Amino acid sequence: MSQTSRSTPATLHDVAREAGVSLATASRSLNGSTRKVNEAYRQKVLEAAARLGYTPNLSAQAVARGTTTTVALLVADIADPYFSSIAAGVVGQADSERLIVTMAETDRDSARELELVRAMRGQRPRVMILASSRRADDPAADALQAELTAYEQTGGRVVFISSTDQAFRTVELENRAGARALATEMVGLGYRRFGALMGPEGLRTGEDRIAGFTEGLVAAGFDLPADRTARTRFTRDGGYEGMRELIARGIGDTQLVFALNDVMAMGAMSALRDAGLEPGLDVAVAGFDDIPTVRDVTPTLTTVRLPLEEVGVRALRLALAESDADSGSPVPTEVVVRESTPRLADAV
Amino acid sequence: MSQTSRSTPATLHDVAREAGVSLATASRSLNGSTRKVNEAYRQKVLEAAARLGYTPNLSAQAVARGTTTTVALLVADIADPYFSSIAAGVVGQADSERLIVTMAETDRDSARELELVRAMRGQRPRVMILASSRRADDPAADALQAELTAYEQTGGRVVFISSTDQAFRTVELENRAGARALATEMVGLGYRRFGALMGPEGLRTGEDRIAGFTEGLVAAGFDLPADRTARTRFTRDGGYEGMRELIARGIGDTQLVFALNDVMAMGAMSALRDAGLEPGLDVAVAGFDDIPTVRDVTPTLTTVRLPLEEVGVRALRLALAESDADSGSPVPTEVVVRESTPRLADAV
DNA sequence: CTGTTAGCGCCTTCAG
DNA sequence: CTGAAGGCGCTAACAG
Repeated sequence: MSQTSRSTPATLHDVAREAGVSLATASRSLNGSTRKVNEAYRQKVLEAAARLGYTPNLSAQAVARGTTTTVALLVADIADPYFSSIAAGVVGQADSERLIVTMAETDRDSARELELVRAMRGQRPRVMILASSRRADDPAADALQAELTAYEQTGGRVVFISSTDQAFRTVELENRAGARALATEMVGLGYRRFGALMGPEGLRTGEDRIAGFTEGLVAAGFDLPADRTARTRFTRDGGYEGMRELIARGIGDTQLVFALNDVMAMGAMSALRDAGLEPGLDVAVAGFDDIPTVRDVTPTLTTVRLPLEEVGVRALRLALAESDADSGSPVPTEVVVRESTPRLADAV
Repeated sequence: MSQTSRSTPATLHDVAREAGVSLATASRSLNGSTRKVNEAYRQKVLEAAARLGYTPNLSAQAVARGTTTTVALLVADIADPYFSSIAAGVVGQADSERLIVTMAETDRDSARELELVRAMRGQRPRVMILASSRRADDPAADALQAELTAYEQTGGRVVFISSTDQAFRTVELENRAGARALATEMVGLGYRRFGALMGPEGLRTGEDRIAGFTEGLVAAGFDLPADRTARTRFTRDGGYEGMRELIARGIGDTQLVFALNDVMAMGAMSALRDAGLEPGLDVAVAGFDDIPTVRDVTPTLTTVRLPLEEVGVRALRLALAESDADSGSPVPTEVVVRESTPRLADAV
């Protein structure tokens, strides 16, 4: 608003002049790592800098040093609690490592993701974290792989979240094992006839979870009939529509519907209710992720807990770690049984 | 993972050599705005760049051009749907303006916010968007103001979200008017005895909403008695605890509790339920923001709708606009009545 | 310990 | 239209 005349930010040069020392001394006092500078000079420089409101130009530092302090984060959908929680973890950890994070959104479009990776490469980030969705049949996969390999060869570090079988460091999420455990637990509660809300074909995370869930059922002697499943988007509305579809097709005697993530499960519960069915009572519902809000819906949602923020923290740590092997223990996963899947004697 | 020898990213110099042209020509072909370069040369350069996997070094460009393509975004809490929705808007808009966004989290701590602003200044961002919380009695306010003014004087543009009375561009949210309208509407539904979950003392957004709500009640001849209110944090758990406190103090014949945001309202509803009370039936609840999940809780939550993503979009647009006056129309706000506040005859 | 001097990678006048 | 050269803000040898 203020219409004061516009100037340029103070440069190190200005500070040096103001303090009556050389550029080098100013640089050393302000940003030099091993301080070997007369305390008196140092003070003068610090004061001059304060007086001038000097802030080192990070771009210039990056050019001169040949290295940045940036971490690039790619997510599918920022507003989705799954990704925003991971992002919170990354940003928090970055902060304590004095790193800056830049963020972009892929919308689960792998062509777009590839573009973004290329673009972000321009920032010469120290680290690139890909929390976007992997897919099995990705046509852009090779190009992405090439791009990322080139990036790593120039000193960058890439970390994937959730996906496997990539030639890069990965924070593995136990999508499959978690879903299998969930299935086992549900069978234990007395459920026998299952349905599921699946994601778009080929999207890894979703396929893994469904596969794990199926595995668990099969191990117990049950199955997941195709006519009790529906494919939709990964979103709340996807879940809503998917459930509507199941209902429209005749949900029949399905006892429990597994939605491959909590947001979908929540949409699904609303769809049930809107159709006059009581989630948990008429049809049980289970999700995956354990996002914060699932404790506040009615009935509270049974799900598989994933420590999302910690996943973000780990991703950055893993990226910064010296050795590849340092993936550490797998991210702990835990089935959390809540009201949406009562013991079968109680309901359903 | 790959143990290939590590090299450096291709530079413009490399591209020029590979293409057999001068640095200048390469620069002009690749990034020059007004392209006045022989098409044949241009092709050669483009090919060379592709062959080398060249990506312009943004830091170097920034230093040379004296301007970046960065927008810095400060939020209080990334994982909170309110902020993540705004962030999604900012990131989306930034993307279509070919800008990069860097993000940091203040935790609603104004000292921290000041630090972050200083730090972000080092990036020389074109724009700085502050969606963090303002407070009335902020001891760091002057310092922040000074820092931001200095930033604007060196060509930066700052935009606040939600707060007023700042000497900077602002995307005004009608916190007060929205809450007032909500109060009026609630009175219209037959409610007479109100309580509220307030935020930490001094936090602008919260105070404005409570003030507006009170205003609306008073205008209708009612009030918000202090003993029916509790102060807590802005979070879901804050809402839960606040409601617990109200209940512990004896919620008495309170008919409706206004929580100053949806996350708190959702926590509050859970607290009611955990205490054996039925939200909407025993005690009505209303929130503010209209975050996505409020449609999926039971009862669905009455609230004041704020187009959060659009707020983010507007913030960036406003920052980029030539003229100050271009704040455009105020962000539309709208009371959305849902099941958590049934017409009084129906319940309560 | 301090100052001088090359760069870092890129852009942009300025002559040709 | 092209190339040579200087400069952006900063760092990092290198001498002193």
